[in-house]
Amino acid sequence: MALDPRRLLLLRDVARAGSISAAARELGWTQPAVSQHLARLERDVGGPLLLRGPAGVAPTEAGEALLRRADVVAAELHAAGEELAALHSLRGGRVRLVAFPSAAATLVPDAVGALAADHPGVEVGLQEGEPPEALAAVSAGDADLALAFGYDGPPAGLGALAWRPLLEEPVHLVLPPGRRGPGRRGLAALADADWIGGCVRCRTHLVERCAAAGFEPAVRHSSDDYVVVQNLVARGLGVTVLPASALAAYRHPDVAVVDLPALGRRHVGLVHRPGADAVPATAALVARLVARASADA
Amino acid sequence: MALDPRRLLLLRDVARAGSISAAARELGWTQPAVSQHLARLERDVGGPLLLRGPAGVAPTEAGEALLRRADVVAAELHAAGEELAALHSLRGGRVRLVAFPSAAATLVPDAVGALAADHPGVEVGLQEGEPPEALAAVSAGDADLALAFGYDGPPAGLGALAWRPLLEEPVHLVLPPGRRGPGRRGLAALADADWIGGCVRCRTHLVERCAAAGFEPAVRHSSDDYVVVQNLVARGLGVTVLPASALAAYRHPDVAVVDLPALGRRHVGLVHRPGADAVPATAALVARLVARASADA
DNA sequence: GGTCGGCATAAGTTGTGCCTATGGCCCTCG
DNA sequence: CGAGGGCCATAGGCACAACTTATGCCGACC
Repeated sequence: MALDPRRLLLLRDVARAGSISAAARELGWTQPAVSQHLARLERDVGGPLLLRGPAGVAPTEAGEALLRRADVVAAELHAAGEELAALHSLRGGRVRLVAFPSAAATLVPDAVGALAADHPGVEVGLQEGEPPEALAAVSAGDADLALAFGYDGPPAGLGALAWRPLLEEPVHLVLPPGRRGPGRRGLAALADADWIGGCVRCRTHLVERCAAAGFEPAVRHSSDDYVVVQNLVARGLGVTVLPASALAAYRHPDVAVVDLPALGRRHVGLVHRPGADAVPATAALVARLVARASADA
Repeated sequence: MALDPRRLLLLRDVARAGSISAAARELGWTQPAVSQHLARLERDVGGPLLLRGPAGVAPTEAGEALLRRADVVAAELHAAGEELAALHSLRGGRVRLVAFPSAAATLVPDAVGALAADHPGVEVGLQEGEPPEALAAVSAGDADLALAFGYDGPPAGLGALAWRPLLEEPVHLVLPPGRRGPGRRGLAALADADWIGGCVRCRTHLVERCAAAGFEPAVRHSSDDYVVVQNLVARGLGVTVLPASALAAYRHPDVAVVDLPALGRRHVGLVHRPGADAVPATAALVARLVARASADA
């Protein structure tokens, strides 16, 4: 039978106290309790570890060997406690966030800045990524937290991951300078327009919405960079849709922006593995992202 | 509450196995048993250590910190087991023997030699000492085993120490060359002789015996070296008493030796702290000393 | 959509771990 | 030299902890 580490530590307490009775007093136990544990330990080991004398105990050679090991174990346990306390009090720790670009440009810097100001010991790893990759990274354990979005609801492919909504934002129609809005006909009025697509998910959403309006958009150009997209629109190469936050992060002076409820709303939120929001560093960043998002609203 | 080292090792098993269920299978436990221990550990720590996913578990940052510590603890426990096994199988270990001079000259070399031949890894520390100091050394933990003697019984001052008889031997009268034996009057015939004393305890014993015979011996000279004593006797400076083993170790060719039952018998045996005879290295030396002593008888 | 593998929870049973009580031993002090 | 106080071990009893079985939920995969 393998030796019980708790009894190993008890042996250490007894050796330090000098007698079984003294150790029992220090531990707040009774003498027989300690005595029985030692007897059991010696039975497991197969030989005596302490020699009992009238004035206390003295370790045998085997006892001294175990005591050296016990010191290491005790030190390790103590260090583990310190380490955990540091993580718990945010004197240390790490959180790896992967965010989609427009959020990375707006929400994230403020939240990370606030976290760094309060807890300089916490290390924040930041990476850009669109929702599918972001979710995969969290799932695989390569990231702790993802800032992701879905249209008209949480992003698809959540799987076992947890979804925490942060905010909803409208999706706007973005038109070249001079081009008139669709008017009462809504999206259908743009059936013949040239379209500029965004990221993969955004394009999918655009196609769905256009299908609901009765046409398939002709996507002439594509970029997942909302600055590039607006520049293309400003040059008259097509029309596009952009969520409010992308336009808040950057707005080309020449484009026209039209509110069009038929485009739906984009749901922005946090994704993490279940339970990960109880990890101190992650929780701290979550709290600051939530605060920042509700300040926007 | 301090974290339980057994649960720490369990965390390690789970992390290595990759899932709670797998760890339970490896341990021969059921899945809820492992699950409950982990839940308890996380409760003690105050946060999650493993994130549960559909395919198993992954450690959090705190979990990884604990796992590093757990590896050290596990290694230490394993090393402790190895160390104990080495002591148990006499591949290592140490025994410190303190013996009185005439035994050191006869019994001890044979026994130590036999032990060294069988178990070269065992280190034997040897020191000479008369019974009072020898017992004190064992009592204080400076020696593991004492070869000691007493007249007509175990040595005095054993206290809490254990006594293991090895052999009994007669005490002989040692006379200068040409001096006749005491005849039927026994010891009383030597009331007027000059006496040569041995070690402190031997002298005390001599005085007691003479008192029983009705006189107080005139001790002219003293030495605790049985060679010196015999040389003094051979030069005609007095008479003395010596136990058989001292005469077996060295016998001056000129002295006369007379068997005199009134001098009593010397009891030779081993002294150790209670339980010390269960320590492998000590037990091995004890066994060889016992074997050597009974071979003499 | 059914099956499988993962985990958590609830409830029951067994065993461990602690307690109190007692006795033996050695040492010390009156 | 006997009484008292220190040490320890053992026995018996009780309570909680630990492990069990039984069940349910969820996600992944065929």
